Amino acid sequence: MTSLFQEKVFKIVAKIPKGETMTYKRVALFAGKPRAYRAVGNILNKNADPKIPCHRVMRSDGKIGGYNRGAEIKESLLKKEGVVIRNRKIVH
DNA sequence: CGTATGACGTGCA
DNA sequence: GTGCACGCCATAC
Repeated sequence: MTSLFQEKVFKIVAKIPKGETMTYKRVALFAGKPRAYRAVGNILNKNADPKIPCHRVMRSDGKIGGYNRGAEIKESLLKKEGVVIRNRKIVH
C-alpha cells in the first residue's frame, strides 16, 4: 500500500512540531491534493502508526475530531503537549 | 470494476 | 451558534 499520497501524508504529519496542530485540509493541501482531506483521515485511521503523531491533526473547525485510540486520548495528548483546548475545540 | 464507507469541509436553513 | 445535506477523495470489499 505504498501509495504516494499516503506517504506524503505520513511525512507531513510526522513533521508537525510538538505543541502545534494541523488540519486535515492543510495536510491534504501539503500532500498536493487540497480536496483529499477525507482521504487523509481515512488513511490515518487505517494505519494509526505510533510513530505518526496523527493526534496533532484536527478538523478545520478546531474540533478534535476522532482518533483510533479514542478522541479522549487525542485530546489528552494535545493538552499534554501544550495545546489549549476549549470545549473540545482548539483555541487558535 | 462498481459500490459503500469515513479521523472531513462548506453552504444553507 | 447549531444542525442537516451535499460534495470530495482514497481505500476496502
